[in-house]
Amino acid sequence: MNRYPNQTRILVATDCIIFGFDGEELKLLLIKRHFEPEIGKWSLMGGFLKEEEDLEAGAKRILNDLTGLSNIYVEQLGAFGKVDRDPAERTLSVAFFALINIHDHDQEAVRAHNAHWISLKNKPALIFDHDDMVSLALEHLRYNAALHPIGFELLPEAFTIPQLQKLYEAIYDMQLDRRNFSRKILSTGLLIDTGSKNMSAPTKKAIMYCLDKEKYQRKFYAFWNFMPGQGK
Amino acid sequence: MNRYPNQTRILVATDCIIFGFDGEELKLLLIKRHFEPEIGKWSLMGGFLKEEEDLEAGAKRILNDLTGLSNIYVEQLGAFGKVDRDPAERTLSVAFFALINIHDHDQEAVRAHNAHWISLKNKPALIFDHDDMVSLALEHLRYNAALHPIGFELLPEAFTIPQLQKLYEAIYDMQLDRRNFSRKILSTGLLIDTGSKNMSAPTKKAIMYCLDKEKYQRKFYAFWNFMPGQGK
DNA sequence: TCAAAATGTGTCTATTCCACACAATTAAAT
DNA sequence: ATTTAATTGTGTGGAATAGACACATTTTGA
Repeated sequence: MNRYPNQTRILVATDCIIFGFDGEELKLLLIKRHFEPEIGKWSLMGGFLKEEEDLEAGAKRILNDLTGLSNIYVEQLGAFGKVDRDPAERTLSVAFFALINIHDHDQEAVRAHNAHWISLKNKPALIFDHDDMVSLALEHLRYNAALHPIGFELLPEAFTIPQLQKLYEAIYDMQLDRRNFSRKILSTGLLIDTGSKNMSAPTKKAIMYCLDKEKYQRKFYAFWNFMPGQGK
Repeated sequence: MNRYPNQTRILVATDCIIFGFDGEELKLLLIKRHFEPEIGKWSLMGGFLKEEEDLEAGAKRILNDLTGLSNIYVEQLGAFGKVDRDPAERTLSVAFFALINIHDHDQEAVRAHNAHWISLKNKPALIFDHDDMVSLALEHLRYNAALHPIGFELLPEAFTIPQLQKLYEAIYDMQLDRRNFSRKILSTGLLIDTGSKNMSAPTKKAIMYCLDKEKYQRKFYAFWNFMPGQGK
């Protein structure tokens, strides 16, 4: 029952752009390849899609292989389909964008894959079109972190406002006014005071908050001000 | 030189979600299939990717086939890769989002493909996962039309503010205050007065504007107000 | 007990949002 | 010619928000 006999079939892979945040800098989880092809060079974590595997399932399998985590925040970034993007054989790659808490993964699995957390500012050149994928992912992160709760996926469940501010400053590579940032964030009503404080701080202990995810979903379009009565 | 001997190769297709605007309603260009499989049912325009064809080039070829147009606004929407999305054989489809001026296409080519402009509100059920593609495309349109110049792709080069307002009202399915809309649009500085007026109107002739595309690019992030000093 | 570092909250001004009103233009009807 | 109906362009004022900036509080260590 092959209705499409004369068409070309090609390899389909997925590659994952994995962001983390160490409290100071935005980092990428990259592989120093100790296998062919392109052995010795840096690349994103990736793999081929299996015969009976959905696309998203393939991405989650690859992320689980590398990090040991199964509840990672993943979004599809898009398909990369240039004819010669892989010199060995035509391969269409669907890139996935993942955000993880950098302190919360299987270090042993990461070592086994020869993977390393590399600061975005020190990113080496990557194989194939992986540099393009990273550029697009960063753009996507900057574009969406201001509008949607995705930035919070890079932080622990509970966090302080100064930590959140440092994350935003890292994502957008710019300094923010502490007082205006705090007021603006709190005025959204999206943060819930957990009642505890950040005891690991050397000076004044900051209040720890968590995200009101349900409320964030309801406010999905609140940013957009062409339509009256939609905000806040 | 086949380095990936044991991997599955699958069919790759592209499907196009084509929006148009007739001055009143948002419409989709859909195919009533007069070919197998799923003959007689409605679907998006699509086709298989050729052996030596880039992904975006495949989408543009398919769009050109249907409309005769070659300078269409096209964006990749994403890959759809569920195992059983095509019951005949596994096919990964990359969906493309296209906006065209509804009065500006090759009517003969459209007829030859048995394609029809259907109002979004009367959209029939489509084959495979094409309904999901349309839903995602509409969400994408609503999400982006407020932030980027893509809405203008649905209008003629020159347009009036009331026409633009009707477009926004159709996209978001809501009524807008004429005076606030006009002031807000003009305050962006993105519209250029062409000097002429809409002579086909029955009453007062509205001023015709065109979009300052270069300025829009510079203001790409102007919508976003978490970072100070970025707006306007 | 004081200094240093970090956090929480407040104030003022300029700008923007938005509900709402009025004047001007055009063609058709009288 | 005048009126009428439909449509377009512009204005106003109060409420909310953005953004520059100041001060008080908490905590540790000298």
